[in-house]
Amino acid sequence: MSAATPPAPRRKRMSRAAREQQMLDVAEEVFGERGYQATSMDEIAERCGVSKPMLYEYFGSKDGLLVACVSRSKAELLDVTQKAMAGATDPEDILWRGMVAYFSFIDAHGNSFSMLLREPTAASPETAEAVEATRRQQSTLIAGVLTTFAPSAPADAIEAYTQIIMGASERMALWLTSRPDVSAEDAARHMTDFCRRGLSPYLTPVPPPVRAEAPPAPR
Amino acid sequence: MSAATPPAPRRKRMSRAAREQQMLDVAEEVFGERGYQATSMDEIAERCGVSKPMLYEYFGSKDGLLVACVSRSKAELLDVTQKAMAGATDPEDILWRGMVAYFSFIDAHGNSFSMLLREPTAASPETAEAVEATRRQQSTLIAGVLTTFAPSAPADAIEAYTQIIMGASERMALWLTSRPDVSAEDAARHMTDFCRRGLSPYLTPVPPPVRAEAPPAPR
DNA sequence: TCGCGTAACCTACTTCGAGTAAGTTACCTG
DNA sequence: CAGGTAACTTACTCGAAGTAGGTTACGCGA
Repeated sequence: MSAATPPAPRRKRMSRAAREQQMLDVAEEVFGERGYQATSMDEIAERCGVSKPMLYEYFGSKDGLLVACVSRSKAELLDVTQKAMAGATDPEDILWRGMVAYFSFIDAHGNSFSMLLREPTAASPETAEAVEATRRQQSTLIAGVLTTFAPSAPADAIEAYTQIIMGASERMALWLTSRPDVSAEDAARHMTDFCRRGLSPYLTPVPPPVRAEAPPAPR
Repeated sequence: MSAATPPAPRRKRMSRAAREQQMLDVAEEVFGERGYQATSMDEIAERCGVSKPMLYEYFGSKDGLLVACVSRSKAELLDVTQKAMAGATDPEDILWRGMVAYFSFIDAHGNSFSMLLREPTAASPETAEAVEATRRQQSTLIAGVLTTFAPSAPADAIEAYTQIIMGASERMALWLTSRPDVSAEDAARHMTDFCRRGLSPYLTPVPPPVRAEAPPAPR
């Protein structure tokens, strides 16, 4: 009767919260490896050591699972960038800190996150909309920063620049993951340089802080 | 029900080339309406007045059809922007013309194109790669322009700024389609303003050339 | 005008994965 | 230790991707 160890190592039961987190971890990994389309719910379930209906019990659908993954990652990303910017006071510093935090996060998460950056659109329109909503949080953050530091800019310019910065950041993130020789700081520096100048006419004439040197000023 | 047309309107046979174009037209439309995932090959086939195996005969797979759609649109877009920039001589003008052409194209194509902008990642990694390849053409164009007008910029900056401009453009395009009150020129103006300043330290201090009009402007 | 080759086209299937119904087991608590 | 419930399973349905193999219309030379 007592087999040594059953071929299927006995999986413990887990609390709902714990299982959900594990499922999100696994899903993020598998989506990252295979892409959304090519990933089957059966595979995720198997890697969790659980059967498919559990996934549906907790996330409702494949799209739901994807949205949950993206939401979690985006929330984490938002949190990290927000915290990073908290200490800064002048526009340039805030830009720099935010960018470094953003690209470091991406860099650390390998391509699983960059996959999530692109996959969202894979699913139904409602799913895409749900993902856009999380993106909107990020853009709200950026727009807030812009409004604070560039109060003279007209509303439509603020909005447009917010979009520009978001799009540029996402593409830079993708570029970063495809270029192992480029560091997160490199990416952040390019973004900061470009954006600072782009925004220059609107930035509040910052009282010259004790700048040891102008590091990014080439030429 | 229209009395004029018989319930089963006799469909003419068409040459392969003609049918392919029609299929691409229909596919672009349906993908634009429903999104990639929610579109079935049967529906596309039906709207073409043809049965499903024909689609597979000509495009191999659903992914293949999507790639063909995107490739065609991107090629058209590339062509339009390239032609628009041909007449310009100084950086600012080239930027402006390129942007106006780009956003006008998007604007004119409604959301069918903006869908294509986001859908590509929907499918398998190879499909995403194929789409990235068409994107690379566009980035090659931009990088070429940057190299010409900002020869003093280091190679990595050129590459980074290319990504920034592409990402920013795509996101602006998406924003544009969601904001009916914003015109293509508005979008182009914001992009041009931002990018000109962003690139300013590298732009050749070109003395305004007394170029009257662009002679080779092909229209 | 009539064969006749080929390219356009179709019907009828297989396959595979998303999503579900209904039942079973292990844990916690009184 | 009963028994309630939350975690979990097996065994299905259903729909859409993709395919095998046959059928029909058109061009073209005799």
